[in-house]
Amino acid sequence: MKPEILELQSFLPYRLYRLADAVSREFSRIYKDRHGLTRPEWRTLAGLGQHGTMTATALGEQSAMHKTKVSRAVAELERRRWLVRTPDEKDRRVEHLTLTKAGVAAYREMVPLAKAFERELLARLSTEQRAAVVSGVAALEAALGKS
Amino acid sequence: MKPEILELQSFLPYRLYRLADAVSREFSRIYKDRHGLTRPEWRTLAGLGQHGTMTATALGEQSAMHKTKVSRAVAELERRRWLVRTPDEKDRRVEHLTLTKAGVAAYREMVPLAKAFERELLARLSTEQRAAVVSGVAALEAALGKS
DNA sequence: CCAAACTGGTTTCATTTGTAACCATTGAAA
DNA sequence: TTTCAATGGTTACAAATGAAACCAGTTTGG
Repeated sequence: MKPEILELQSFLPYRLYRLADAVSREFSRIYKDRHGLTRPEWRTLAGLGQHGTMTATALGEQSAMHKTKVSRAVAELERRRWLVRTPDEKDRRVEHLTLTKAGVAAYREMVPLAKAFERELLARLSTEQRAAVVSGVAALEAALGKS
Repeated sequence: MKPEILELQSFLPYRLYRLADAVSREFSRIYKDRHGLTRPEWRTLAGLGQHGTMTATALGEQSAMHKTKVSRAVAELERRRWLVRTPDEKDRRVEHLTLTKAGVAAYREMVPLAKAFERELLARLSTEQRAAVVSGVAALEAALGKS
């Protein structure tokens, strides 16, 4: 019987992780260098920038973060005065989070950088490759969603 | 002037990370539940299982881990007596790492589980989707490699 | 030779993370 | 109502991580 071997280089979970890690690491330089943000903080900023006001729970769902990450990221952005909390009228457990002027300014500054990053990444690919990436990612998302 | 907005859901770095995180998290249950391994430990096991003897540096390159991660993973696997170190004859800084019987046994046990996991993941996709995933991942790897 | 500069690998320290316990509030059930 | 389960969010603690300092050993250049 032949001893079964696993080619790590071809193993999808490994490749995917490695890829995401590399991309994410490179992208993180943008928000880390510029503002010293962590990834959860960046995502919080992005979520609020995109949606306006949100609750912490909604933020967690929207950006796939555990509630403790959200909690800490929100605390930090609040400390920076990039967002404010307003208690919900009906349910006093809930807080609505909104970016301040400074928060919006930071968001507005980040968006073009983020878009440029993505554009440059995709620019390294041919049209067919880009199509493969997009549909491959979508397919996996769908497959995982209904797992 | 329209305020630029970034759709996090469509932003490639985010999607990629989210995807890899989900897959990796699910897969980690296999080695975590079964043997209480961390990801670096699993990768070390996988690397040595695949290549036989390796140095720590080689392991780091092969499996994309920082040297401190490798160092700690190796220390733990050594503690479990899953691997042994043999000093290099010529260069006394270098150690060659090899799985013990117990290490190999664990590796042999994990390989089919890993393969099954990957197979089942891909089985949720259509043939075209699978092709897109494979070529998309490869394209991104190539694009990042030559960056 | 001998002092730098370099490399393989480990350790230290500060930061980040995950899990679980927790507090306050709300909703549902008795 | 009173009680009990559930929910929004925070906190405490342990484990995982990354950066930089570190300790051999090795190589290179003078």
